[in-house]
Amino acid sequence: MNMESDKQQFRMTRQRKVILEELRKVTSHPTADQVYEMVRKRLPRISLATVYRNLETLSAAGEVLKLEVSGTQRRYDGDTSEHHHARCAMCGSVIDIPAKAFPMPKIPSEAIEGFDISGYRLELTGLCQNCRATKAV
Amino acid sequence: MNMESDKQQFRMTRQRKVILEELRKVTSHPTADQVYEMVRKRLPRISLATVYRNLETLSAAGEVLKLEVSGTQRRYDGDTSEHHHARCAMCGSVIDIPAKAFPMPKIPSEAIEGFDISGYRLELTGLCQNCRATKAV
DNA sequence: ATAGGTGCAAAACTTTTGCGTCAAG
DNA sequence: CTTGACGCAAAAGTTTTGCACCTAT
Repeated sequence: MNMESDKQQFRMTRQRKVILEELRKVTSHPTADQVYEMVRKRLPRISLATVYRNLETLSAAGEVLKLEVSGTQRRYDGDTSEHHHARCAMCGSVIDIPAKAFPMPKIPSEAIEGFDISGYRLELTGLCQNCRATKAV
Repeated sequence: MNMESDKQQFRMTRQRKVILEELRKVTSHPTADQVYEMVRKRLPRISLATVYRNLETLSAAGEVLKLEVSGTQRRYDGDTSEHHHARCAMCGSVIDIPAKAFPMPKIPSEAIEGFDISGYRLELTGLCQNCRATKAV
């Protein structure tokens, strides 16, 4: 009996491997489409559907994170360590904040109506350095 | 010169009013489509496009919140007071946590790379009471 | 052999836009 | 009269699915 069998099984195909590698390589929280473009440089014949399917598989396996951020387009994160996000209201970019900069808060249990908390993420909103510079435009 | 002119101007039309009222009425963080269904009971001829346009207008005016939560479908919140969200990983429902249960954290400035923080929101993940009960299924 | 993966194309779903008309100031 | 808003339909954008073929067990 294996405890911790959250992670589902899958074969590490060439496509899967490249997607994971590319996603681990960046800190930019790309959308599926952006991952597609990145991966396409190495596997020109890969299809967008495969990227979607594999991002799904990898996130189900806990290898990547599907971010619950952003408006219309989903973003993925190759860094599964605990961390938070700051999102720029202007350009939509997301930067990471290491979890140790900010430890798990204590939430009074009466505030959460029987909710069983498994994870937390702090979502900061504001303007990134770059957009702050060009704000005057 | 008026400081605090974030809020844009608009006419409070019948449609707008009903959308706002319905959104204020619930705590369920409905999607545009759900708002449409709610509003349609009172204004059967309203179009989905109008709902989208008005949710956009109202959120630009700060009357409602566009949530940065959830995967594919955007959710809206009629409660603009400071509060956090706990999202159920199973059913996707979102419950509110009053901000006073959890004050604004102090983030070390070196962790945020020149980011100018205007807002923060804590996003908890877990299982809601209801899904916890039916988890065994 | 078989189970899972892939590419392609089509479908489904969500959100936005163009346009002619309407309503309020 | 002018401006903003509406309804409708079409378009655009994002994600999922069906299917035939492939490829590692």
